[in-house]
Amino acid sequence: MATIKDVAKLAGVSTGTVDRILHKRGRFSADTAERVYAAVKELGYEPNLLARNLSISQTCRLAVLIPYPEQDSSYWALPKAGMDEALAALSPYGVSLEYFHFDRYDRASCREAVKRALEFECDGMIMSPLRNEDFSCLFREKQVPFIFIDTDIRDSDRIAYVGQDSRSGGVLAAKLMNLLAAGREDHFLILAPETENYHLTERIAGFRSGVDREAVLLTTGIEAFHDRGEFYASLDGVIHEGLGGIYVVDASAHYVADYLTEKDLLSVPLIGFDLVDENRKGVLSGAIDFILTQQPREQGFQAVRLLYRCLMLGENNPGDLILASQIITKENLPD
Amino acid sequence: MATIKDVAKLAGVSTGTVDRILHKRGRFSADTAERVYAAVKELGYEPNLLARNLSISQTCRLAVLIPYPEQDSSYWALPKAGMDEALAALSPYGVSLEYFHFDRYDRASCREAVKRALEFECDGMIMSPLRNEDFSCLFREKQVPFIFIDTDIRDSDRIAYVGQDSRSGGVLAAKLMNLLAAGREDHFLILAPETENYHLTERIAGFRSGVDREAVLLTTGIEAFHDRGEFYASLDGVIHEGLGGIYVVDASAHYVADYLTEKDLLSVPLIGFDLVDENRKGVLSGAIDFILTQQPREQGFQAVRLLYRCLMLGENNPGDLILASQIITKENLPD
DNA sequence: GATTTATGCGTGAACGGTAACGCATTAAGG
DNA sequence: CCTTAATGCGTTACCGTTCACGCATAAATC
Repeated sequence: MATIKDVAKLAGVSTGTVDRILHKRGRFSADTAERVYAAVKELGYEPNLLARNLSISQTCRLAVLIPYPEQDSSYWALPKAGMDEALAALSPYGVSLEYFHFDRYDRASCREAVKRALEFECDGMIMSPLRNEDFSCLFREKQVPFIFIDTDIRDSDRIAYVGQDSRSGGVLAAKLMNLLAAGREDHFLILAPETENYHLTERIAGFRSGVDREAVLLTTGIEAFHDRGEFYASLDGVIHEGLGGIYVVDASAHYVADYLTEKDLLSVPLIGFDLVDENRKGVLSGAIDFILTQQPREQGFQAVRLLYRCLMLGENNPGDLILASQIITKENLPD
Repeated sequence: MATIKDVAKLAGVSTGTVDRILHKRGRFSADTAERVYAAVKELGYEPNLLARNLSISQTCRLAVLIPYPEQDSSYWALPKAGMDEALAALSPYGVSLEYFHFDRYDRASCREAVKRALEFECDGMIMSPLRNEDFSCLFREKQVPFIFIDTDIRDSDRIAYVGQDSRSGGVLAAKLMNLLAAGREDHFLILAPETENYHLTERIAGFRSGVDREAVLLTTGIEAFHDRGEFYASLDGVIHEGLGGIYVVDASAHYVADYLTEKDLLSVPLIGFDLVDENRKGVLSGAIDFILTQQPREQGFQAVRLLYRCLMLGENNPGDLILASQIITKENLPD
């Protein structure tokens, strides 16, 4: 491996000059630059990243702006786990993460988190811009590279988006539902929370495009009720033994699983999203037939790696990363 | 972050002494050692890996011993791709891979590859010990740490195994097959190559334990025939319109997919393993309903990472890594 | 008591790259 | 012609660890 000294010797200059030329800083003449570039090319010189990072004592402070891990049935613990895993791998190389959590359903909390993130000095940022209106100031004012995770905003100058293909998730759910419901007569039921959300809309649209029968939408998530009993009551009218199947577009399939268990309706097919702990139990018990995941853990993992590569290794056009849907069922439930 | 200098200062010695004590080399007294350990503990000192690796110019040469990428319908290209990806991430830190490929169905080729690997100087080794008898000499003689991928041998002193849970893969296939065959009358057909193999046996056993009807085993892979026509002829007797479904336990489902396409039998359910290119085409065309994968790419990726962590970062009991089965179908086919 | 051997520890030069600093040389300005 | 500024480049001190070398001091030997 050629070092900067080899380049310097071949170009007939000192290492300092090579360094300045390669970083286009300070002063140098055009023809020495040319000699240096020629030497770099001839020797195939690649800077040693160990030495570089050691020398500049570069630390890569990343700010992460996502909801509280407990929110959405602890969904947000999953990308966080992935980020922590990536951190473990990269911390020897000076990467550190600082989390700024917020309550995604509370405007004040969002603004507060954004405010703190704005004040935090960092080299890069990973966030879920769940509320465009609250976050946009951040990625306009803050002069650091950032990438979006889970939710995208196209017309921002994010350097990348790591997320899911929610429509194909819906189509996949439809395929599985068709299979599960073979021999069942009645229509399908789609359960969705009231909150407007791109992914949920897409999951519904995808499902509708793929099913072999009518699908009735009920937009009342459990959050709309004070207690579980009230929620159960609302289901009484729409869920019955002959139903083709139930499709829950967010992470709250486990509530429905509990309902089906209590009412002895386990034969009704149930498909949900996101492998949070409660859903895992539902899958194990057999109340949930399939859980689709969009690899949130992997999203977190890749987001950190991507940003690290851009900041520390100088990669510049990473491209978006759309992770495929995964099918989880009792037989392939990971530990 | 505390450095070795801080430790030295607090312990009242020089950095050289700290270094010798922490590495238990050279000469030092018991009580200075104690002071140094106390200082390390108090400051929470962790050696800077950048500096360490730079200083010792450590390179981590890994030897990889797997079949030719093209074998088994190009199955082996998948773990290789994962390893190459991990390499890309780790090459800045001095990791290099050297592949030793062999023809897994040819004894001479195996021995030849093992011989070359034995001669190769490396710091660690990743291999698929597909033929215990040919490989055992290697992991007895060679004095480097090694990990097994894809296939395990328990009573070897491998530092880890990265692989699949093939039985649960079979059980999962059974579940999907039951769903696909709802409403179909006839029995299932299991297609397996003649070669004896732990994973294949397990996949069959798992499938048998999960299906809701009889499953007939036909042990003649396409390798047993001179040409495709001959293979097709052998299928003519056993595949027919009313068949419950076909389960191919290795990567050659695409051959069956071609057969079903040609004979206009696309309604017969077909499940296979491994997302090799040809199977991908079969899924896209609709001839293959489900492909199960055991994440071979991920296996390769993780194997390299694991070995790197053990060798360079001094992790010592990594534990085995059993990757879950994944379900691939037309709707979630990754790009 | 002088000489040898053993023991504990400090020193300093790497590893490869970075970046502040400052010395020559040349060009511009009076 | 002298001063001043601008330009190009070399020097040097790091970053945190490793490790060979060698200097003290103490212990063992005669």
